[in-house]
Amino acid sequence: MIKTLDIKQIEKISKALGDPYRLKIMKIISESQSCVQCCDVSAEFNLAQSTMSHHLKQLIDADLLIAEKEGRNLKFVINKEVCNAYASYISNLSL
Amino acid sequence: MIKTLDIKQIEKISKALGDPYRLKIMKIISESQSCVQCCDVSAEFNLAQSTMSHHLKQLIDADLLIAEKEGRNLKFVINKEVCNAYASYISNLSL
DNA sequence: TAAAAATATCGAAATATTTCGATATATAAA
DNA sequence: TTTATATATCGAAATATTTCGATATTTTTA
Repeated sequence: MIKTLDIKQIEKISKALGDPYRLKIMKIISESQSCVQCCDVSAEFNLAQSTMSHHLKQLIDADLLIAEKEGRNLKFVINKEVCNAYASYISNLSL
Repeated sequence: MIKTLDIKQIEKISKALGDPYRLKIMKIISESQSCVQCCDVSAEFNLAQSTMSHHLKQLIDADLLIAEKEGRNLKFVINKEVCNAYASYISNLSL
């Protein structure tokens, strides 16, 4: 059963995905086998640490990423349920 | 065979979908049986005509809508191929 | 306990988006 | 051919987002 997202959630997710850095972050995390750490993601970009933190926060707030604090590190995985619910909403637009 | 979108397209589509009016426009058009006219869409919103025109343009530029000029009217349909390609990109993030 | 490392928060500057009213253009109707 | 209708474009104001450096917080290591 696919989770149902309300329109505000859809908007928030779309906004979160509407940025090249955040799309790249999603890609990096989705392509990694296991959890990815915040500092590993940051290393891929030429952005201030505070900027990265801000981008990651938006993806987390949109529920696209699940973050888990592990000591002083932060680890991420893709929120599959939400990604699929969002994808499902979009493809239902074309029924 | 599902169309493949590049990352710039994905970004543009996400941006286009990251607005409550534009999401509602997509919904209205997707729920109508046939083509929808620009002025019919506009009538649903309390926005200036130029603003509606701007929102519609973004959806068209992102290839989410296909517009066809019919006399002085403009008619829309959902671009199913692009919607599905976008949805497919998103769900592939969670493989 | 002090220093280092990872992340978050704050405030400000730069940039982008949204919205409007005014006006332009193109087509249809009188 | 004049007038009305539908849509597009322009320029400006209001608002939101992005980015940074500085600093705070939390946890680990020396």
